Amino acid sequence: MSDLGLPASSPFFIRAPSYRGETSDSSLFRSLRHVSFSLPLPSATKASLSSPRRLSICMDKGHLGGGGGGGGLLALDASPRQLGFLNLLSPAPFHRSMEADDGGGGGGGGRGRRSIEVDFFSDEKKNMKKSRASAGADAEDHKDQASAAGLAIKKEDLTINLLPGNNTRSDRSMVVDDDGASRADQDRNGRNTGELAVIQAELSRMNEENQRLRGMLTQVNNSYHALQMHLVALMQQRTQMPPVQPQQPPTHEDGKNESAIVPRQFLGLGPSGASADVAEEPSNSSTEVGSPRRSSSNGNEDPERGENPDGPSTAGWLPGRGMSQQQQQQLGAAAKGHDQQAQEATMRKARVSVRARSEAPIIADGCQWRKYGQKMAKGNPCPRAYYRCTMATGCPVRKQVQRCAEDRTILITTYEGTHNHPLPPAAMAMASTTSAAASMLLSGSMPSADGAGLMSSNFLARTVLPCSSSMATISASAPFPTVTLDLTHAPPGAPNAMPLNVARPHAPGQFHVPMPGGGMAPAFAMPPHMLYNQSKFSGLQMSSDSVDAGQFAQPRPPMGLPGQLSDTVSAAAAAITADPNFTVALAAAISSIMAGQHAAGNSNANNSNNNTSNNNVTTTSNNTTSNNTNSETQ
DNA sequence: CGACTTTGACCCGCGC
DNA sequence: GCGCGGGTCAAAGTCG
Repeated sequence: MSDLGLPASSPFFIRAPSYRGETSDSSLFRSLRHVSFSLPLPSATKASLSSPRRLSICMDKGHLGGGGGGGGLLALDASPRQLGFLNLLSPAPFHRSMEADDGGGGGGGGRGRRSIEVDFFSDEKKNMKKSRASAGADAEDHKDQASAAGLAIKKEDLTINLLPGNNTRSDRSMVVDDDGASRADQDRNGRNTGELAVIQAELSRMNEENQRLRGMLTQVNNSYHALQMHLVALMQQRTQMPPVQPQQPPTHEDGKNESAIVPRQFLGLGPSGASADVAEEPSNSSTEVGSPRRSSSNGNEDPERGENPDGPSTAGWLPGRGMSQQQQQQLGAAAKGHDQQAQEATMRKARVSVRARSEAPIIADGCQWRKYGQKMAKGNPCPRAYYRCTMATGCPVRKQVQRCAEDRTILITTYEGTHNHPLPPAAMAMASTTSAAASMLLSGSMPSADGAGLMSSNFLARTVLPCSSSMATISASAPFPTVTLDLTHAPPGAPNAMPLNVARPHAPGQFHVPMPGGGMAPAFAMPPHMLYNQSKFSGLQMSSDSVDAGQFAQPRPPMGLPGQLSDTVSAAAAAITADPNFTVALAAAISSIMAGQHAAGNSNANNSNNNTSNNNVTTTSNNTTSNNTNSETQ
């Protein structure tokens, strides 16, 4: 007798024993008939079960006995519905079954159901013994137990349904005649006691397997919670960084219309703390992440930098050229350790790169940029252009634009730094997305002495990008940890790559991509699978052939990890991609882009110049200038 | 006239 | 130490 303690919902899964050597699954069901359940179902459920429904047993054909593995998983469903058992995403059967859905209630309710895996065998063995001892009363016993549990299931409704599949001939629905089957089973038991011993052994083995799976489940849960806590800690660490206090009052030259601008958004990459404008408000995302900003040769490019020559500890500047090695060492000694410093330095170097197909020279990201240089990069016939954000004086954000050498239609835009000024919604879209991407990168790229950072980098690379692994490459030669948002690869289901709408002199202000459905979707509202990680700390190569495409549900585990952890990775992938922070960032990007598009549609016709935002906004004096080829004004 | 782009020169880190 | 390459500066030119 198995008191399962099931909640008030219908389906539960039963691990059935595997029957190696059995040529037919019918014996499995014969043995199943000896299983009886005591279900403490609420009255409502009892009532529903008392109604003439069919008690369906659905079998995961992938786990049917004889498959050379563990026992099969059976789904017992007291509803006329077919279980969606095979359609669940999680790759692990035990994980599927633990995906409880609280939405449902009562039998037959379509809203949801709780799927609970039942450790079936310990009690089943008892039942088997009992049934053997009193085979003649088997049917009655079965009925009595079901009745005692409130399962007043009519005998003629006790139907066993198998999911359609390619299993043996018994893998189909059949109606069990309790009495007749019991007699036949009694005869069989009398003849084949040896077979029963084998079955008992199998049951015992499966019991052990259940115990092991439970242990694994516990481990998975623990790992997940540990990861979650780690992410939370990282987020808090960044957000709780004391805001930098500049030595001079902040400038407000671009603040005249701040009320019309959405809250400040950051790329989350730059040393925003170095800017005086940051003091306008406590930066909620002023991170230690950023660029390896060099000190200008003349030092007047960003005047605020000179005000804090030893800014590293406060302004987040990377101790670089402007600081001698000795000074750096002193700083490192003053700090808690080289690890921390190296970690921070690495984080400051984080970049976010966007790959998009574009015939236009640059993509429209909502910000206004000024070109300040161009170089011929080695290994690429296309020149690399350097842009600086001009939406606010002293904004440290820069970007590099270069066409891909292999595919000239691909435009690679690399962002670096943190905006120190309010951003229009259109720019916020990119900022939010890149910030989320950078956060993911930084969460996984922080090295640690125990190598956890190395692992987590790959871990995140796969969890964040579970189904883009085919385009995931980790470039150990990358000068900086870089998250690449690849818009050139079509997402699963999309027929073509997503072309990125670009800023064109005649039609600026759009930042969206056409979708197959005919609607327009934000270009940067890409799912997380479009990221790929180039963290140099990832170390492990994630070559395109090492991973499978389109395995959102089953990302491979990081290399070097036991295969058992694939489920852990999968669970974490789902958890992280469902992380509110990430989704909120993407949602912000989507909403802002959509808003921008709406305004763009109204303004593009008669306004091919000007504002970085299509909605309203507020521009600094810089924004009112011409919109040349490189000016991404919208 | 102001802001922008262009482009050669310069600075600096890094590898040899 | 030297050369290479990435990144930046700034003068000159362009444009509205």
